[in-house]
Order: sequence, then C-alpha cells, then structure tokens
Amino acid sequence: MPRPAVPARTPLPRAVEEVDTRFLETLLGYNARRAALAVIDVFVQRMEPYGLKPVDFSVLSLVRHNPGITSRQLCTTLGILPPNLVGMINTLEKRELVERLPHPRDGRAMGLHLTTGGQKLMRDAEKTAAELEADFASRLTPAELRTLIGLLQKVYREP
Amino acid sequence: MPRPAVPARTPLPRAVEEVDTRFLETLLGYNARRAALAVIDVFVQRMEPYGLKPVDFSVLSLVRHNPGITSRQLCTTLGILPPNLVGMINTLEKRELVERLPHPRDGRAMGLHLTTGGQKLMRDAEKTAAELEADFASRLTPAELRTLIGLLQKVYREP
DNA sequence: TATTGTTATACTCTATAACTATA
DNA sequence: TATAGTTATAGAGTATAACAATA
Repeated sequence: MPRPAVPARTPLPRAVEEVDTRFLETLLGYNARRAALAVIDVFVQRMEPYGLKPVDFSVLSLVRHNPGITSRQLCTTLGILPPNLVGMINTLEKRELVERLPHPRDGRAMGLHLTTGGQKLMRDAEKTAAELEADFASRLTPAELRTLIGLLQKVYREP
Repeated sequence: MPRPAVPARTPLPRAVEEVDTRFLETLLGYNARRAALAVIDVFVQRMEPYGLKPVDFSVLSLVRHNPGITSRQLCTTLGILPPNLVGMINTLEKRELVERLPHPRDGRAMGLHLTTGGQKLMRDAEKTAAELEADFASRLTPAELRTLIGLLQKVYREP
C-alpha cells in the first residue's frame, strides 16, 4: 500500500532540536568573522585597563613605530575614513598620549608623535597584546598560530 | 669633537616614508579582522544581485538547513540580539522569502520556513557563496583553505 | 518565575558632502 | 587643480530596558 502523499510545498511545523551550521562552516568569510570576533572580544577585555579600544591601540601602535606618521597614512593603513579619525586623535591628544607636530615638508599635514606618557602606556599595552597571543597558544600550538597568521595574510594581501 | 646633544624627549619632526606595520601583523586579532573584512567585501559584492547582506544570507541559510528554526535559535547561533533580528525577519517576510508558522510545541515561539521563492533564491545564493570559496583558491591552494578554516574554527570554538 | 518575541530607544561605527589651507 | 585635515551629518550596526503572551 502506497504511503499517503505529503503536500510538497507546505512546510511541516516541526521543531529544530539542534541547529545545523555545517554549510555556514564551509565558508571562509563566516569562519574568519567568527574567529576575529572571538579574538577581539578577549583583546577588548585586556585593553580595558589602558582605556584603549582596538582602533585606539592600532593607531597608537602605528604612531609608536612610525613617529611623525600623518593622519592620511593612518587612514589608508587601517582602512579608516579621515572624518572618523579626527575624533579619535582629539581624544588621544586630550589624554596627552599623542601630540600633533608640524610636518617637516608639508604645511597641510601634521606629524603624530607619542608623548612620554603615551610611550609608557604603549610599552605596557603592546606587551599585554603579545601575551594575549601566547594565551591563544593554548588552543593553538605556536606552529599552528604561525601558519594561521601566514594564511590570513595571504587572504588579505593583494596578489 | 663630541656631536651636539639631542634633547631626548623632543620628537624630531621627521616624515614617515613607508608605514611599518610589522608589529600589528604579529597580532592574531589584527590579521583575522583584516582577512574577514577582505573576504566579506567580496561576499557583499557577490550577494548584491540577490539583495542579501551577509547577515541576511546567514539567517536564510540557517532557515534553509533548519526549517522550523526559531528566532531565539537564530540569535544564539549567529550572535545577534533579539531586538535586532526582528526587523531583518520582517523585511525578509515582506519580500516573501520566509514565513513564520506556529511552533508545534511552544505557543510563544514561531518556526521560520523558506517560501518557495526563498528556496529558489537560496539555492542560487549558496551556490554563489560556494563559488566564492573556490575563487579564493587562487590565493590559497585547496589544502591551505582547508587548513585555514580548521585553524579558525579552533580559535572560535570553545575549548 | 522564566522565556519568546516585540517595541522603543540610545549608543557606536561607518559613510558622504562640503569647507579651509596649503601644495 | 589636487590633497590634508576638518566639520557636520546621515546611515548602519549594536546595545539595554521594558512589555505582552506563554511556559
């Protein structure tokens, strides 16, 4: 005896017990975003004592390793739009972490430099950031971490 | 003759020729974020013909593979807050891609299902998403892509 | 009492147009 | 004319509080 026909187009009201995420997990974008959010979550926690958000950290780190860097250079390097950088720099300047000095060759531009306080803060903050990497080596071996970072760079660097 | 003393604390106004990003590039968070943004950028372009943003795609893909999934389940799976999901679902419902049906066992909840149109759209959209993966295999070998995704999952999955 | 879905709302992040001063 | 920095502002994304209906 043939089983009763089921209307093909009417969804049966059944409940989902466990969510199947297998398809999404085949996608690089999904995995990259999830991983980025996980790492950045921890990063945010560890940087709270310094009063630095991830962007602030990136900006100050670039200023530290590139004294005299201009706003424009920061924007292109970090993918920030110039109007959105202004407020960040203002805040960091009010906290006396950076200072704007005249650019030696371009009268329109300002060179950014860390103050003494900014240098001290970033020495500690970068050490904390480096320690965070070491902590993730509990999920990943040091070799896996190196491989991962290398592959990520292959993804975002222009070919 | 001794060279003239340079005041140690006064930053010399020098220009930065090329930005040194080496420190940031040692950080997993920085690399993961850059890679995620690069992939998602391409994803956004490819999904434009379908009128889907990355979140819309994730939602519809989960509904496709989990017919009857509830809003709550979507939120916990994707890390979206319930108030922010409401508008998305409303829009997708107005486009007649999903429909809300009563949940078989919980009178408070609604089970989400793809409409016939939604099924057709997502068949194509998921195929496009899978092709995008293949395209990144020009920067990465298939083996590297598998390794990368495996390592990313190690990073964001709870230990 | 706790949870699902919802509204209202605020806050942050990101994006666009336009101005100024220098090149 | 083109560019660096800035202002003002709009839009998207993300957050919290509170409520009705149901468990």
